[in-house]
Formats: sequence, structure tokens, C-alpha cells
Amino acid sequence: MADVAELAGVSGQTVSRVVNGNDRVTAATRLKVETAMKQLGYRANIAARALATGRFGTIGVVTFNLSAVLNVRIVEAVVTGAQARGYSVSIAVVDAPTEKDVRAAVRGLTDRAVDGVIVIEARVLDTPHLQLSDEVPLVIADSKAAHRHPTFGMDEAAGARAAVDHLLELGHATVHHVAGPAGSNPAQRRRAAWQRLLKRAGRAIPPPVVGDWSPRSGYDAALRLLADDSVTAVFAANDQMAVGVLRAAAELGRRVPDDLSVVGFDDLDFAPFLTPPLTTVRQDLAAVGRRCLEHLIAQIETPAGPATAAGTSRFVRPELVVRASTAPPRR
Amino acid sequence: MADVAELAGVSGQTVSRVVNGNDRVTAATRLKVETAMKQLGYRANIAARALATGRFGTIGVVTFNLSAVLNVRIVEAVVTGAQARGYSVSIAVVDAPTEKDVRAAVRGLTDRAVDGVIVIEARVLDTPHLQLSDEVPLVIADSKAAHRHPTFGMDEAAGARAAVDHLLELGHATVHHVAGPAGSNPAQRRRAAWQRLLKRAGRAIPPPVVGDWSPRSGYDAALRLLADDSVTAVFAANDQMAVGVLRAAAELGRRVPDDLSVVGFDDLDFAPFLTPPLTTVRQDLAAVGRRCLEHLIAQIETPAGPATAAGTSRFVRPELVVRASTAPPRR
DNA sequence: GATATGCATGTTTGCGTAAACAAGAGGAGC
DNA sequence: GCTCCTCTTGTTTACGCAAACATGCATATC
Repeated sequence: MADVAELAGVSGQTVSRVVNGNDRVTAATRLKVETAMKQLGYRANIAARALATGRFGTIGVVTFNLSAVLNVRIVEAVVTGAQARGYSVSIAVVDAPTEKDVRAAVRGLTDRAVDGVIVIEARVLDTPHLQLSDEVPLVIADSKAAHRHPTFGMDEAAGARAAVDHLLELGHATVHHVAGPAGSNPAQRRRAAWQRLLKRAGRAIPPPVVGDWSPRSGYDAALRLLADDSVTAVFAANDQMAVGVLRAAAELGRRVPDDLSVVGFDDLDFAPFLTPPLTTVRQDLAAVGRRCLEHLIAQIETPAGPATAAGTSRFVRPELVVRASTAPPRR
Repeated sequence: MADVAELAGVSGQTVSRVVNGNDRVTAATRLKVETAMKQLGYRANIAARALATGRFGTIGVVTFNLSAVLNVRIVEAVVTGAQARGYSVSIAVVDAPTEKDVRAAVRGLTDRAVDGVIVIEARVLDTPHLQLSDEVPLVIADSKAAHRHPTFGMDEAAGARAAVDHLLELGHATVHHVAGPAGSNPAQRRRAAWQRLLKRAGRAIPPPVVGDWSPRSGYDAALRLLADDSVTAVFAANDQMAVGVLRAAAELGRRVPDDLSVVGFDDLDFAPFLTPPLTTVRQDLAAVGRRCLEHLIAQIETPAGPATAAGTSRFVRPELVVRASTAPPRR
């Protein structure tokens, strides 16, 4: 910076002003400084700026298991949005979704250099008022709002309701469920909504089979489920497991949708091209990511800002997409 | 830091020594400092450290399209490995894979604070000796080595060869190809290898149909391809497109594998559970990510280090997984 | 024409840390 | 018993930038 200042014949402070948007600098001096910067290939040292300002221009994202499509979509939306707003994004992946690990990851991130943190799927059950960090604004992307931090997510119950209602309206006596893992909030909420709906409709509530989101677990679950001939409708907690269910049905000679109706959740890009095309619940996860980001940046840039973003709807409603894997029961 | 030093009755420099691993500090003073740190909740300011050392403890990753499963797997491996080595990871997503955009992203990252950069799939064709940055070590994850930076990737040709050989050995007269997008190196290399193999085997080389990796594009491509009754074998450049091919075959009444053999590429988790289970080429992308990271960190930590990692194999060999979507032709 | 006002620019200072150098204490070797 | 060396600890300084304050000049106001 000193070199630039000297070459341009101004003070370092003026260079700083030119670099940091338009304070009040004459067009002439601005030009001088800019040409000097270009000539010297000057690039600001972000560490020094951070040290001087106390801000980093970076937000952190904590997630489990990047390879879960669900999480990646949110991360992508956050990264894209953050770039557009001039922030960069640091990512931390946590192995186990325990409170300890998450907190450690958040600390790792704040130890590093972030102005705010987004935690995807806090997953820490039995922690009514989780306080992950008080050093830095923190937003949670999850479908459960029982945290002390602003939370945005999907309306899982609405999604599950759409799926179950659809199957009941088709005339199925009840709906079986292949649930997601016990530690996952979305899984718990989908399962709870499914159960609540059956109860309200006065239907039998068969024990759910628990999977781990993977196609294999869906396959295994369906193998068990379909041992019972009376099963006519299965609601899988995600599309991947639904793939496994379809496979198991094919192997057992149960035709979908004639003998068995299947509904997934997520509407992954392959869902329309399965055999048969999968009826599923579409989630706009990018919207969740964007909302988290907006809220976080608002908190960062106006620290006294909107404490909880009252007024903005916090849970995005998913939408049922009916394809060819569901039909009325044949008997 | 000053507070800690005062409380512990030592100098700031001694605190610094305790914080940064074991220089040479008496066990007694170390203990004093550590208790003082704990008591005051001291946490080092990373911006100040970066300013003083010129190092950031962060590596940057540039990628297109995080939602491509392929890329995510690499990113995940990089993030996990980086964490284990004490680095954090910043991610930049580039819209268009042009040289200009990539270079801008790399600059954006280095403008920020990274000690090194990994670019996933450089994709800049017609740039024989791409020089993305000379300010910072840079490693490319791609299947084409014509860059001026160290490159690690898959042996795409070997993968394609395994797929095509498998189909030819089954007795198919030739193999049709649903290719990936023109701008993608892996797509180009898979396509080139497919073509080369058919030529070497003296088979007809049907014009490939180009998709964009999505299931939909695979579906569209297969619809066109299967208009020709003589098509008995299709090699899709990835599993997603293979899903579309399977769907198109089902709609057109072509049974797989009896009437039509299909091979994919990637071995995504749902591949074994498609109808029929998909024969495909398994790629260990995590290994690619790990190698990139190792090489990058080596360059960062020993700047004069291994200029091109001579000796380590740079391209991971994929492996054919035969399932039920391939069989000898019936006629 | 003198004073007030506003705006562009310069000067000083501090952000929190680690590197380089300096100093002191203790022990080994002769 | 003296010198020399080694090991621990302290002191000084620089990293590159922006905030706060200071200056000086030009214009407006009466």
C-alpha cells in the first residue's frame, strides 16, 4: 500500500479510501491511485484489513455429511448467495451430530475467521435451548425451531401430510413408513406427522421401519415390510430409500403402482425417470439456504438488527409431485 | 494475549510460544500460561497471526456446480482431510467454466486468504498450458493433465475401456454412447476412449448423443437412440443419464438387459437398486480429493517441495462393477 | 473582506500476533 | 574457579491496513 501511495503521490490513507468503495476522493486522485494500483499489481492484504476492522468477510457453514444431497443443496445456495454479497464461505464437516462435536466445529470456525455461522441440521435432540455460540451471529437450517438461534427450514409436517393424504385419498387402508435415522430432525418430524395423520384418520398405525437415508436401507426395509401381503402403500422418508423400495418390490414381484404405491421425499433429479416415475414431495432447499444467508448477513451488518426476523415465514412449504408410482389399491 | 501474559506473570512472547506448539518452554511456565488462558477464555486472533506469519491456515476450493455428485465427493474428501491437517476450507462456485471466470474465482480466493487452491475440473479446453495463478500453490482435480499445475484425476480412458470391452465381450456388434457435455474434460475423454476402442476393434462408430449429465438428458438421448431397432448396447457417460436411458427403454418396451444392455459411470449409491441394477464404472473420487490435498499441503509447507510429485501415480483407476443391466444380445 | 462551512487529504495510532534479537540463569568442561 | 555454552525467557519491532483525528484549502455567507 505504501508503494502505491508513493507512486500516486498521495498518502496511504487515500489509497485505503480508494480501495474501500467511494468515500470522498476526487476523481483525479482516484484515477491516479487506481493506475498506480494497476501498475504495481496491488492487492489488499485481507489479514491486515481483518485485523484493523475486526471483520473477515467470511461466513462459516457447519454440516454433517456433505454428500447428503439435501445438505449440498443448501450449501450451494449459501455459497452462491454469499459470493454475490461479497462474502466467502468456509465449510466445516462434522462427523457425529452430537452437541459437543457441533460446538467444537463452530468454535473451530470462529477461532478461524468468520463473521457468522450457519449450522445445517443441528440434529442435537434433547437439547431444548441449544446455545452454540454467543460470539458471532448464528443461524440454523433445520426443521425444528427449538433452538436459541434463528432457524429456517422446511415444513416437514406439511410435506408428510401431503404424501399421506394423497395415499389415503387414493383409498389405501393405511400407509407404511420407511423412516430416516433416529438422530435426524427431518426424519423425526416426517415420521411424527405421518403417525399423527393416520391416527387422526382413524387408521391402523403400523410400526415404521427405520433406515439411514441410503438406497440400501430402503431396500432392506422394504424387504421386511413387503413380507406382509397386505401392505399396499409405502411412504419413504426420502427418494433414495424410495429407490430401494422400488427395487425390493420388483424383486418380490409386486408391481408398482398396481400392487403397491410408493411415495418419496425430496424430488431428486432422477425421480421422474425411475421405473415407475416416482411420486414424491419436492423441497426447495435452495430457498432455505438463501433465507438463512439473508438473515445471517442482516445480523452481521446491523448487529442490533432483527432479533428473530419476525414476520418472515420461517418454514418453506414443500409440494407434492404426483407421478406414476401411486394408484388406488387393487383389492 | 497481553492479559494472559500478565495473569501468568510472563511475557506475551512466552504465551505465543505456548500457543504455537512446543517451542522450548518449561513445563511449569507452560502450565501457568495454560491455566491463565483457560481462566480468561483466551483464543488466538487468527487475523493477527496471519498478518504476522503471512500464512492463513486455509485452502480454497474452486468448483462448478456443487450439486454434481462428482464434485461434491471430491470437496468432501478435501474438507475432511483439510480439517484433519488443521486447515480450513473456503469454497468458491463458478458459474461458467471459462478461463476468465475460473481465474477470477481463483483471484477472489487468493484476495481473500488462502495458502493454496484446488480447482476441480478446470474444464478450460483449448488452453494448452493454463496458468491460473502464480501467487499461491495450485492443484487441479481433473482428468486431463495439460495444465501448468499438478493435476490429479481419474483414468477416464481406463473406465471407458472397461465399459466398452465388457459390452463387446458380451457379443454386441457395437456400442452406442450417451456423452457428457462438450465442455467437460471427463466427458471428452470418456467419449474419445469409447471411439478409439470401437475403432481398434473394427466396429461401426455410431454418432454419440450428447447430454448434460442430467437424467432428463439421458432420457431424451435414449429416445432418439432407440428409435433405431438395431441398438443393443448403450454406454452412458454417467449414472444419472443411465437412469434416463433405463426409463426410455422401459417406455419403448425394450427390456433391459434382454433387448438392451446399459452401462453407466460413477456407481452412485442408487445404482445397485435401479431396475435392473446398473452395471457401471466405480470411481474413487475421495481418493482424488485426498491426493490433491496431500500434494497441495506438501507444496504449502515446503515451498521448494516436490515440483510435480514425480513418482506418485496421478490418475486413479476406476473399476467396472457388473450388475444386471448388461447381457449378451439376443439376436 | 472577514468569518464560517464543507470537503479532500494527510498524520498518528492501534489492531494482536510472531520473528528477530537480547539477556539472564544454570550447568558442563577444563 | 573460571569460561563457555545451552536453554529459557524477555524486549523490540514489523506485519498492512483502517479509524480517529488533524490540517489546509476553497467556497459560501454576511
